[in-house]
Amino acid sequence: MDSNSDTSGGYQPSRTNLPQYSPGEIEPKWQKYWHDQTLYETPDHIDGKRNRYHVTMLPYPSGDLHIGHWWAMAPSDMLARFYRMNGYNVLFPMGFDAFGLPAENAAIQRGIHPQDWTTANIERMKEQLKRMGAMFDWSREINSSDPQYYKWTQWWFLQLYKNDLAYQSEALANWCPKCQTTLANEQVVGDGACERCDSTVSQRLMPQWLFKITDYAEELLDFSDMNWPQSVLRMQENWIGKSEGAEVRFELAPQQDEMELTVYTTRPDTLFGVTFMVLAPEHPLVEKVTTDEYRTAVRAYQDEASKATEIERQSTVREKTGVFTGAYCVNPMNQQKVPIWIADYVLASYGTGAIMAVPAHDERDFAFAKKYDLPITVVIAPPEWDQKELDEAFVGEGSLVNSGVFSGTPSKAAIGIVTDHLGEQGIGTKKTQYRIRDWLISRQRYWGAPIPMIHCGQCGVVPVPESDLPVTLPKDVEFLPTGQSPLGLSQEFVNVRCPQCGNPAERETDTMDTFMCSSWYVYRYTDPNNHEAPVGTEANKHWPTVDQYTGGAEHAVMHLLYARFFHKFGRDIGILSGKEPFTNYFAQGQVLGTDGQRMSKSRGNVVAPDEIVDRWGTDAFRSHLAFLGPWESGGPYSEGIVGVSRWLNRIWTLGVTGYVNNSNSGDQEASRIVNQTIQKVTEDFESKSFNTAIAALMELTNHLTACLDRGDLSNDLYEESIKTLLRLLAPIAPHITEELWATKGYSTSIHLENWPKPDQEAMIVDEIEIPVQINGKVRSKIILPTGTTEDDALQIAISNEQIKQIIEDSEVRRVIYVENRLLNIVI
RNA sequence: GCCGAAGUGGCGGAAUUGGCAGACGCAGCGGAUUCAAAAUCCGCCGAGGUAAAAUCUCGUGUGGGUUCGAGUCCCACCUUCGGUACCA
Repeated sequence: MDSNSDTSGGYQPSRTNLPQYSPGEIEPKWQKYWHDQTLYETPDHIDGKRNRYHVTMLPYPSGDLHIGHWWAMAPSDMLARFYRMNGYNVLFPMGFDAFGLPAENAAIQRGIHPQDWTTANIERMKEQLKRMGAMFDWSREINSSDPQYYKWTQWWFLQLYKNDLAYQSEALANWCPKCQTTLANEQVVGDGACERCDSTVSQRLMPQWLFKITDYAEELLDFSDMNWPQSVLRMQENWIGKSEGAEVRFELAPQQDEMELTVYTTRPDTLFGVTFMVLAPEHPLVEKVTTDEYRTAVRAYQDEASKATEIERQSTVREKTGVFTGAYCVNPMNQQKVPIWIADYVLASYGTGAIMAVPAHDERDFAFAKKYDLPITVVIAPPEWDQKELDEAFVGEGSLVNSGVFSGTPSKAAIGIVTDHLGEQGIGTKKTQYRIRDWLISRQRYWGAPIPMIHCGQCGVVPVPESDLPVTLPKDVEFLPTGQSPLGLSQEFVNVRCPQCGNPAERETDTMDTFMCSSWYVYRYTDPNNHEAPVGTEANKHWPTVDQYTGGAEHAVMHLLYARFFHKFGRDIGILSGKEPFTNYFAQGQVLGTDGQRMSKSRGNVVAPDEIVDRWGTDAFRSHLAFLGPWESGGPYSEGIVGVSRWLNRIWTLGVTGYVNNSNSGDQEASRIVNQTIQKVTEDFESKSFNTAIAALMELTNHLTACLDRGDLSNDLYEESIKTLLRLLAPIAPHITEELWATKGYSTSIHLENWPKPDQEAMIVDEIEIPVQINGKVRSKIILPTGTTEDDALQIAISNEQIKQIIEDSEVRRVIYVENRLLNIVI
């Protein structure tokens, strides 16, 4: 077979006329060809094609592409390629989230500047990424540490500031002692650990910049039109933590001017059961209400509490402690005088930092009341309550008792009724509370985008004019982490004229959280060279939203929430369109070591992708990853790459071996299998079930291999079948398919081909074997023409020897027949 | 504690959503080829039972239930993995 006959149609590397499949030779060759042909550069618009925007989360340039990157990116690439072959103009870009601590840490260890380290890493990782053979459009690459990029990150900051969504506040902030910087709440994970280095986070009081993400809390809870994993939506919902309740004001006793105690409660129905009040130790009112008699004890307790770590304070197993302040207030419902305590189980940062304690109906208050011998008044009757003391708090629903005019009301209804009453009496209001806090973005580190603000002795805090952006990160700075912002050490950087009054002023020296960079990068890809705006209106019109976003769920309440916030803000200031940044988001699982443990150098279970590519080739590695199991589950990496490697070799054999036709007897069956495979693989791509798509392709390969041996297909059908197999495989293994496609005589890339469409006619079978069950157990099998009626099927079944024997004289009581599926006879 | 996901051969995993459990592959075993090995190809491969077999029995974490029929649906429980945790 001379397949080099058709080489017309321009530049094309000659096919490697190898008898053996040699990925090491063909893969670099085609990668170069694709690059030279700019095959993967995506224009904003192609006539007759719809745009589709796919993004996989951009990597941090650590300098080494690990298996997790492959696991995340290779299937994303398969998906993008699939949609491209299905007639879409698919944009699938790549970039680097290049600011961040590892660059500084590495720089400190090795004496290289973070910028040089980052640049070198990006170079190296790009080479590694290119070996993946993905359809990344490198012409749109972004690097968040590039001044032309972070200029716009700073621009976003200024817009947020202008719209009163960025503010500076001196409050307790999460402090990581190892990273020597503050962190956002979202970056404190598990038992109060730093998301990045796992160190125990403490609290520090310092001036910090925050974004009012809380203004968008309600809208961020609207998940409609978002096709995201339920688990991630639940995490965001829990993180935002909306609760409905009431704020209630308690007068002090004796009454004091302009002083009252406001609490937040979700259970206004239990107001009559309040027997004491609890303030957080840090509550500002503590100083004012504490009586002289109790001052020493209160001070001591406050000291103790401030020393305890956040983890200690938040431990639910820890016994509750607190002290009495000597003060009282009045329950506005029944005028009862109730003591005011302080206790560290009440958090200063949630609600009003003060609670009304209803020990009968709250577990925490109950434990506290028991310990300090405070009264417990039942106001919601538990079912079959015997009027006796409770052994534990009753938190369920019931009827109100001991509640004045409200007694007898069901508790659920009482929540609304009592809240209305509070409003009428002017002692309280309905209140919605959120758990989410504002996003703290200041970082006391070097390698980040400088916050574009200026502190002027006369004008106060002044934003850098947009025309002065970017505020460039000085290169020559001592960046050893000291807890002080390194930028403060550079006089050249710090000293500036106030843009308003022109007097000497100082620049803000903190840098921005790197999550800011990644909150808007998907828009920059769509317009990477725009010098007037982060993204132009025209570009945004073409690519308004990411149609398919993929990446790890570990970013559920960090990146994925911040990006939604940015999008909604961008929409509100009119530069973005669409409701959500990522309409479809898919979270792949995590690959583990072969031992089922997280991969880590210390465990010695790290799998190095480069070595696998060297030995088996990119196509085999991509196929193996896709074949391992469901993408969303992840799981242990298996060594069995030899399986898919053998398979690709069989496909190679199919592609390069001359076919000798003996008969056409296998045509009908082969045609059916080919078309069924098209259907199956198409469905599997749509549902991202790459593992089963590969299984189907393997079955087709096995069948065609048998046909090649037997020679029982017509020449045309054999050739068509191979070409179909190649196109179905192209998104998974782009190189071998490209090579074999060229072997078939094509001078244009297989990746420009259309996805095969199944021929429904060819899939029709005339006969089908179905199981015959007696009382639900398979006893025999019969072959029926497709579409056989129940009566005919039953006739055939009972004339079957096996079935006849079992039924004998028994009465057939019922027949269940599922056409083309099964026959069940109940006797 | 609460929320979520999942438990299927020696292993990774399939199962058209209530219809032949174990597709596809790894490992293993047997054979062909080879001086030999690698590679390749063919066959077997849940457990029990049997000389061997069958259209026999059992079998999808455990125990119940619904159904002609359950890996799939319902109830209770066990285990594992994620998330979250005094949020009033």
